[in-house]
Amino acid sequence: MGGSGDKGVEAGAYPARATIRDVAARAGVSIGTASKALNANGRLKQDTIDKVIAAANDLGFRPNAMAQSLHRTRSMTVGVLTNDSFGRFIFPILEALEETLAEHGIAIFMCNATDDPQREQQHVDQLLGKRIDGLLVTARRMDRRPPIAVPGKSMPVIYVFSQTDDPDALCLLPDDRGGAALAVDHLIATGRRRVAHVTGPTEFEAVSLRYQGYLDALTRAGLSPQSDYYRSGAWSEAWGRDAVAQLFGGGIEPPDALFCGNDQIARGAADALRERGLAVPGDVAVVGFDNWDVMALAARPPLSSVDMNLHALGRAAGERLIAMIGGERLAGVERLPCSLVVRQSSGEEPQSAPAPKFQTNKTS
Amino acid sequence: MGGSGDKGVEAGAYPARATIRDVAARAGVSIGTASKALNANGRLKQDTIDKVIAAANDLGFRPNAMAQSLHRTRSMTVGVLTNDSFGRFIFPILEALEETLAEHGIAIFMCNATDDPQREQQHVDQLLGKRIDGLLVTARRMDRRPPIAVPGKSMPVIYVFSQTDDPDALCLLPDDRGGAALAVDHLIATGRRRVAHVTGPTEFEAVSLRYQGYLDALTRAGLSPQSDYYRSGAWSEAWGRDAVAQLFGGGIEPPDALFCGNDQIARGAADALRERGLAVPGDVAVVGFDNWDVMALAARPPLSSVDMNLHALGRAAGERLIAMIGGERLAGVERLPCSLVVRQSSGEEPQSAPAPKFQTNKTS
DNA sequence: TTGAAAGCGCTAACAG
DNA sequence: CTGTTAGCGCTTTCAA
Repeated sequence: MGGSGDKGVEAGAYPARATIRDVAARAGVSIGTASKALNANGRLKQDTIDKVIAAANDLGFRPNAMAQSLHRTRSMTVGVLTNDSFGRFIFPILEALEETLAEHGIAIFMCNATDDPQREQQHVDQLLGKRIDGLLVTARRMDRRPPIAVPGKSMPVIYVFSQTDDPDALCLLPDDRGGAALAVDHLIATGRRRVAHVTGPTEFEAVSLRYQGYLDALTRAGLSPQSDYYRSGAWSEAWGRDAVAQLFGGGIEPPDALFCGNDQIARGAADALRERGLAVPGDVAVVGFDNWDVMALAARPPLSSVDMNLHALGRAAGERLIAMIGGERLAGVERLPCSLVVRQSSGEEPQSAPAPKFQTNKTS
Repeated sequence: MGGSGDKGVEAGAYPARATIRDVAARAGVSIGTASKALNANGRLKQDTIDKVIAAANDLGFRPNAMAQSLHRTRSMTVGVLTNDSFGRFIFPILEALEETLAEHGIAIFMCNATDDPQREQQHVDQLLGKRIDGLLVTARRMDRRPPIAVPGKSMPVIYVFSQTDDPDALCLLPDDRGGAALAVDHLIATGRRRVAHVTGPTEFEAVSLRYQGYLDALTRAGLSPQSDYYRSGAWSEAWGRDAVAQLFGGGIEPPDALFCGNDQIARGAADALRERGLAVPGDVAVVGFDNWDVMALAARPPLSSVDMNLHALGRAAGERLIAMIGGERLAGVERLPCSLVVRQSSGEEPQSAPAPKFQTNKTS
């Protein structure tokens, strides 16, 4: 039971595969001819082409992508650097990104730096060694991160669900402000007048953006914001319950609607309201943010919520990256629209299909 | 603005980087010497080494990994093929896997096939073209999947959190049965005698394994299982609430403990018990499965739960894969131990630190 | 229509 | 101690 050291038994060789030389030999043609036949290049006799293809199939030939890349100076790979420990927001983004890039034959090197700058640098080094054609950086969203150091400035870098100060970089983000406004517009449109906003820690940029959106909608409706109705706390259900205690415990006029900074807060709030004997949405309407099914659907009643359309964000990131690899120069901050999914907590009829609305809002 | 097609502007070249030729030229030595200096190979005059390294730094030289691999016939990459849409169970596994492999300088190609066999095959083809040194397959756990078709049989393949019938393959799974027994042992040890098991759909192998573990523990304690106490339904909070209605609605002697198949069921159950005026854990103890913080910690009271140690599973997968790449032959089904995290729902003092226990249980 | 050869960037064996 | 060279597997001129 030897160690699994670097010099293992017959260690090292990746499964030996047929080379184009083998194919050529078996087909009885030259190596150049074989290449042409396989790449449908140049003019070859149909007979030769068939012969070569047959030989290739026989041998299970698959061209060595590294050798191809070496020649083409195009690796057909990109790096994805994540810092959110692959968190739940990142997943749908990655999924869509992978899907998009795969359609173009581009593979993804996945790296996780867990917020350790040194590991991050190591990963970037590795990726540069692999000659990735582009890099996508993703992170927890609290703060702007320092730009990745890529020498030469020629490699496309996109920050998605993450932001940096580098003016040359492209940052892709959900339109938090617009999404929040969408939610509050909806509450107002369904007759609510005293809308409170219960949200997360103020250090998050998303918190202030969503608050802005909340204010936007109130202003638009001619309602004056009331400072008692803005409550910042943790991103948790417990905070949602506490906030309800604060807002409905007397001392201030109770709101008739709650727009919450995320679904956990909204769920906690909905629970607390029910336990106080207040009906949702009868007495108080509740809207959350994230549209996280596990929370939004399990809540009683199911929560209306703002969806950040992370899948679309991931797809957009893939498309932008491909464009940049193709030579386009893109930079700045691009915010993609959120949508509102209406469920019972804000007055939808039970059992009816959700009717998402969209707001298109681009900032650069 | 033109399409982002394959023939973009100056498309294609990955950021041109200094080659070892450039380094050699700048250092005024031959290309072979430069290579030796950089790889600390052979015997060189210290002066030359310094000169070369300085030149390399000046030029920001980073060896082209594809060229190296081409020569070494070892790509230092592995593929990860997932089918669970990157689901929440897969994340911690991937994280640990990535960490483990990165320590060995191995990079990961991430692919998602979303249960489409055709896309899966495409991805495998791509990966074979990239000459990956190994492959890791992950999936939703309901059923055994058909083995991946890798020609030649020489490439290491590991199925993690996923199982296949191929007797030559290595499958890594959590020890569901042992984990369940751990939970029920704990309930019995803390004085419970009427332990019910509320779990998910019977099609899941995990459901029957956890049921086995439940029976194991009862038997060990000399308690006879009662068929009324076994309830299978959906993996949801709603089912947890329903099950409580069934178990405590009269007609059968109510249990004094609930071992639930996952944390969502457990949370629903805890909610329903509270709403019935039953104290948790005073009247009924509750233990969940998965130790999913979002559920377990947000529940009232916080849930005791079985942790599948997915991080350890991922790390094990990485280590096994490295061993196999090194030439070791591993096969069979390996089940890694779960652990129990005790919180208030099963009688832990409030605010005290959780005391995980471990069971080591390997099956092949 | 096909074959031969150069070269992508690197390493290692062999000369000098 | 250092330089030269063959070759990893492939594509692509350039000849034949």
